[in-house]
Amino acid sequence: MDNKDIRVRIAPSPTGFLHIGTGQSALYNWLFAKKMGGKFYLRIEDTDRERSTKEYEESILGALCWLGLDWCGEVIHQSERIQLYRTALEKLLSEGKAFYCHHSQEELEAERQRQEFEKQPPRHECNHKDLPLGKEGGGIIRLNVGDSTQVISFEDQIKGHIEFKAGLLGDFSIARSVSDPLYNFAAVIDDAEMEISHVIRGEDHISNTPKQILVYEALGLPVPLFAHLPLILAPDKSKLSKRHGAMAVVDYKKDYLPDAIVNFLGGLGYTFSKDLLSREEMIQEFELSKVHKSGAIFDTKKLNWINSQYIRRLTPSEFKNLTGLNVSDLAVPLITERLEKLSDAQEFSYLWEAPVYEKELLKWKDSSLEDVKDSLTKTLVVVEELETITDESLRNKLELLSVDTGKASPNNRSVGRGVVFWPLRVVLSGREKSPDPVQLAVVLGKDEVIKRVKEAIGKI
RNA sequence: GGCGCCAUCGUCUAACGGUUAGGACAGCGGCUUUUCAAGCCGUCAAUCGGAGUUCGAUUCUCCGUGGCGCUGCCA
Repeated sequence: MDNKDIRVRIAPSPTGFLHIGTGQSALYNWLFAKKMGGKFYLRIEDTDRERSTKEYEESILGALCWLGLDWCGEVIHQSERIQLYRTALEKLLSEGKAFYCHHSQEELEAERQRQEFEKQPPRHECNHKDLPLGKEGGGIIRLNVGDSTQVISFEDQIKGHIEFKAGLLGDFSIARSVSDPLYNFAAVIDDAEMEISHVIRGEDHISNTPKQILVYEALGLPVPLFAHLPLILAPDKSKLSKRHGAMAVVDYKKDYLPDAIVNFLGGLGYTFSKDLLSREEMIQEFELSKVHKSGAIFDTKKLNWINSQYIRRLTPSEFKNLTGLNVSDLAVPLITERLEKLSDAQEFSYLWEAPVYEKELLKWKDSSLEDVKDSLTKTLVVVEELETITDESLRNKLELLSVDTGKASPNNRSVGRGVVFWPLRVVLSGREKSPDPVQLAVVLGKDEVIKRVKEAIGKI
């Protein structure tokens, strides 16, 4: 196969937001297409008119764009290709390869229960395939499989050789009517019509594959190559679902960077040469056959770490755009160096508005409020003497102050530093954990520092 | 119940049939230090079980066991 004939797709149904697993599936399809110089398409599987909505579809498109996974050409909608399915369905029907089944759902349910009780494979082998076509009263359309002895096999590009016995499938359903196709049928028609070369999807579709191969064969269509991706698991190893918290890609938008999500998702099912890498680097290294066979647990800790790495790389303007925060450029690195999730940036509000704190917090270890007042008063003088606050100038002055203060203490010089630096930190940040007070002072500027120090002294 | 997929530290994983079974995240300890973060150093921790093949199995085969998926007139 010529590389330029490589065509892949993802085919989400707009019955919910883009699931994190579908996001990963999209990523691998995209990586494969890019690596091979092929094309990546997006098809919306909206045959279930009851549950599909335009809102979900828009959200899915938005999530894909957010992740930076661009697709080729127009978005394809199954709802607009009913004629395609009808033609194929009528062909199968007229050739006797498909038929109308008139069993009621109650009968089917009873049959299934009986089979389970008798330890038989669950399947429906219809016994009235000769009823007149399209008989009034409807009836579902099934593929005529019967008790075929055929063994259906395929070489999965990730899992290797897989085979099923066709006879165990029964006469499975393919459409509610000629104008109302079901998944296993519509997907085949579309993949064939779109000339999809590799069907890369979640492994929950493995058991659909033999059914689809039978449809390809019944229609005389070329069967594509299949590659089944392992599922992303919840911490308890079950399928990731609502009760495990966020499972939609959009849920991550407020806290995570798309680059981080893509990097994390990529690394969940594939071993790249390093932990952190760009989409371009991933494309370079990607090989479909090297995708892992077993499912991986969604590890938020690892995701957070990756996210923190990307947050640090943000430029001040990128950071401000993302968070909508109006902080000085100088302050940005102070925040990003300590952030795992974007929304946590709110905790650094003292960088753009005066902090509120209890004056008891001003005390360093066993020092008294008088010590604090004394220290802050001296600090105020130091600051006022400076033309402008720079890291070097203020730090030098405060160091001198520390040595001076330390002399009064029998202990080491860190006591002196503590008495000088600690109160200043609290004055500037209102917190016991914060960036270095000198850095804060530089970012805040002389006027603001003087204002906050004076206010503190006044409170004591 | 039937069919299928999978199986190395807590997690993600590496290891032409020969390694002290390696790395990363998390955890823990330390250094640095005015607090946090970062950084650096160190540390804990794994081949599901049983046969077989082999001089030698994490690796190959088989059987168990376990987990997961599918078993829809959803996709």
